[in-house]
Amino acid sequence: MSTTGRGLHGRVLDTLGPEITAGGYPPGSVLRTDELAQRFDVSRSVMREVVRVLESMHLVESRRRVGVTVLPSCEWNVYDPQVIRWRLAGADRPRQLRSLTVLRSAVEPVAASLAARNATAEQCAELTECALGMVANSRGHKLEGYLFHDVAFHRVILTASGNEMFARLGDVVAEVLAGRTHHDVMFEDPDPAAVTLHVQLAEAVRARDAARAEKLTREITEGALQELDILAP
Amino acid sequence: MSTTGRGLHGRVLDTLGPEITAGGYPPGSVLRTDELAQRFDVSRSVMREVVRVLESMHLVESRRRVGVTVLPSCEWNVYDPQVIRWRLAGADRPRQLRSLTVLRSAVEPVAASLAARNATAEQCAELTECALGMVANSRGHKLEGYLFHDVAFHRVILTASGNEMFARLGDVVAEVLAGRTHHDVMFEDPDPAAVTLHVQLAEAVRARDAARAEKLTREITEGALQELDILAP
DNA sequence: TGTGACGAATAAGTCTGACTTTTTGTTCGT
DNA sequence: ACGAACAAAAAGTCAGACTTATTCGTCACA
Repeated sequence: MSTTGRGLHGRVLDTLGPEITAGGYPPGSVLRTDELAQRFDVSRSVMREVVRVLESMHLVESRRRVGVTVLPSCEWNVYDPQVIRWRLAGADRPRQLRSLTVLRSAVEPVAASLAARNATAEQCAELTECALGMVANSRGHKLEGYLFHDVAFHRVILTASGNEMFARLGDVVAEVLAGRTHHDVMFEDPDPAAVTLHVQLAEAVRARDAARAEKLTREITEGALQELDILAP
Repeated sequence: MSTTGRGLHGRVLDTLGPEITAGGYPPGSVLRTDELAQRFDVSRSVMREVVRVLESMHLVESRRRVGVTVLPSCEWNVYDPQVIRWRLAGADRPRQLRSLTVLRSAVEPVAASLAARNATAEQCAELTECALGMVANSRGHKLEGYLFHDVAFHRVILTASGNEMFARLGDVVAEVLAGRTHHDVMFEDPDPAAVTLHVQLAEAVRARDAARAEKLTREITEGALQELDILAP
């Protein structure tokens, strides 16, 4: 699942990044490149590259004669997929999941509305295919199969909107849906009402009914929010 | 205005980054670290750090025995403020501006709705203050003053929503609004209707009227979209 | 006692060169 | 024609020396 894995540099990043996003160092903490290099048993060159990447994510700030200062979380690039993954793996996972779900509830209805206008015939076909896949996996504890089609479905909607900012949220949605299935309480089969809504949404997009697509998506995301309320009130 | 400026590393990044986001190298193009180091007259260490940062933005991918490959734009981290700035400074600026404005139209209404519920008394005060500042600068070609308060206004709304993902879009909105004022056609005073809407929105938030706040914001963003249609049809 | 300038300490920033590792393309043998 | 061994190429890693900016402490002067 981890993206960075490759190389010495990536391994250090995958340790230090989560430590910071988990709040391991209070804002204003100062790290020294040399000490970090010693701790991870890598050369300063490698450590410097890691710090540069962390800096580009606005997790830290490197200043001469001072060191590497950890920035407050309000400065972090919380849209960076890497940062999102790190935070979802950490302790404030529930809060993070809620933030992302609220974001979904804002973006996806508009995206669906646009998709209803802009989707190609091929994308419509993919959509119904995904919806059918969801139906087929909606009973009998086939959660993995269901998740797969659910993720694909939302990805197609976001892409078909024709807006690149929306399209890039596909990974975020995937992360949220995967999180719900894997880490949280999800023993039972998915809500039948949600499955129906997805099928209807695929139809609405195919029928070019933007208003209906928007409304249906709003119901889907509302369901996702309520689900969170039940889990972490 | 530029964030990175500091250091040799930052200067190289501020040249190479825009070149890539401007499409100067077609996807799949291969760059060599050594050649780049020569071209910018810096050491390989510095160049490697630059490449690492570019890689963390998913602008390029570095592979052994191959080189630094430029990735297709659909892979880019388009939410990275740095990338946004680079792209807004480039050729496909209009397209970018439209994407971001559509994103605003999705997010801001929901943010305003949440702000109406969660805003502190202090934030409500800031809001009315900003709205008054907009009114005061709405006539007589005081565009800079107007922009200042406009940016502050939207920033407060996004922050007051209590959702960190929304809050982090403050910079994006600032960039869009600044872009509209500076680069595009904006000779005349701002639309009086928009000014009124902001004043009313401040009132709605103070009155804790979430539905009204959402509706008013929808009108504001709709106006922003129409403005774009007029400029670049 | 407060203040400003000078200087020393410090940690990041930069450069260089040598070496390692992985991947790819080629060549050679069957 | 196919597969395996080999060679080349480029990134990856390391170590050490040197530069530069910044901060803090001290001391002289007002």
